[in-house]
Amino acid sequence: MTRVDVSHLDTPTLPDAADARRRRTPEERPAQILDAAFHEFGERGLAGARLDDIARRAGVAKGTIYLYFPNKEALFRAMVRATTIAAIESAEQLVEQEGRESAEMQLRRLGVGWWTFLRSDRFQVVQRLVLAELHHFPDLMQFYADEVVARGRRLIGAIVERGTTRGEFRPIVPGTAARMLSSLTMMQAIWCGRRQYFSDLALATDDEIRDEILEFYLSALRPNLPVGSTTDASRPTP
Amino acid sequence: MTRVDVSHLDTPTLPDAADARRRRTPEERPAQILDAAFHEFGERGLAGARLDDIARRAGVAKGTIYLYFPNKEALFRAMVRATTIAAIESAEQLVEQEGRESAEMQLRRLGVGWWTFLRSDRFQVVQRLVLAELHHFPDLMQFYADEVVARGRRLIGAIVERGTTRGEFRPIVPGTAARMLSSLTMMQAIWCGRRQYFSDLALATDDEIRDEILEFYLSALRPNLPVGSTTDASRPTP
DNA sequence: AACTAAACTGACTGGTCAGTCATTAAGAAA
DNA sequence: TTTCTTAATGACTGACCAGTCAGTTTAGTT
Repeated sequence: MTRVDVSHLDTPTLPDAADARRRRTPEERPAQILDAAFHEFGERGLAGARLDDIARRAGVAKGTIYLYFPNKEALFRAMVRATTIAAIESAEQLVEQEGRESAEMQLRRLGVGWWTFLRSDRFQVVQRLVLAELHHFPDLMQFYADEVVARGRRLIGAIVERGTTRGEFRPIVPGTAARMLSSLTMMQAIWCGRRQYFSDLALATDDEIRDEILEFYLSALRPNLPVGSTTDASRPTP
Repeated sequence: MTRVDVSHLDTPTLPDAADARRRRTPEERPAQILDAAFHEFGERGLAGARLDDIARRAGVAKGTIYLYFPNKEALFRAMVRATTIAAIESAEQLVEQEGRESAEMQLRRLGVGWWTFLRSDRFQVVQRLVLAELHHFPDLMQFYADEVVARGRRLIGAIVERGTTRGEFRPIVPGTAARMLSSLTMMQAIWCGRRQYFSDLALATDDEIRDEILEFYLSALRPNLPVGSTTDASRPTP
């Protein structure tokens, strides 16, 4: 059975320039299919989604899917990887840091970008799939843990460490501090995606919740005895 | 078609004393079936679980399930409600509060019980189902939001408020403070359930992580200027 | 012991859906 | 124009599984 190479599909948004194979329509069937898969799997889960629906959404016959992916599970896996990678890339653009700022300022900037990422459709779907289905796909789970959770924590941890050495923040294990911020933001981002069910969240805007989290977090990091601190005047009143 | 009343199944652990109907084996078929359903749905999700497997696990023929539940979806719904209720009840026993303690002490005690609850199998499964499947069951989602999330937050909020008026804690909106603690604990409890994938969590014990969270949280609540505070000597060194 | 009512069983059915493959269509090359 | 290669199609198949129901078992009643 002849079947095209699919190993490059991890980043389906990049058209495969080296491949001069002929194709009838647009140019990137795999990306079309993965996008449709994203929506259907995201809505119904692995077992619940139907390949007929994915095909229809992609504007393609069911058989075409099997030219690019050996089976449903492989399509699911490719979709998770592709979506995760796309999400990371979009996140990276959002968290660009300025060179010489206070750690607090860096944290605020990171917080804003990270929050925007967490509230994006892409992340919300990935998150749901991770918690719901990646049980059965340890390699994908590890991939997500390394590339999303651990990566995010490294960014935060580095800033916290710098803040500690600068005397802005109290002494704290950077990894722990990072875990605290990521759990605060991730969980509340998930809840915000289910706003309707939580009366208190329904009233607040996304940005207000994000700022509440940041202020709360910073108040836990600031030294309890603000004697010789450097950038202490910037603290807002709660 | 005659079919027994199922409306009382929300709390399947309580045998129905009023009902003197004859049954062959133990006495509580519904609870058997719901327990099997908990395991199968918890592992595979609504679409992925098979009624044959649930029946086999319950030690019952498939037809028997249909004597107690009209269809698969109804069984799923009953299972979610029953599990949630059972989880709440077990949680309530864990968070009994002493009358006259400092707010900090109350918070620590609540934190220990709440954490034990969050790390239980029951909660972990409910949590997964909520995030994965309750999309399609708004009423169950609301039930969970009210009875688990909001209820937990009310408990926390009341303690925080007392701590603020006693001068132990800095001024903070109780609802917000409660949301912070519940997001910290819930997210990290979920991660602990996936220990293997997170190198930093793999090293620590459950209790250590719980204590890290509590210390971090308390440090965010304590007044920044510890002038006339009452119970300040108890703060441990990080 | 005979009867009855209700609990229980599991083979069966019909619909659904992942995966297949013979056929068609679209270029490219000659 | 004809030929050749390969992308694409969608009707088809076979496995699977939710839901059914005619028959069986149990236990209470007379």
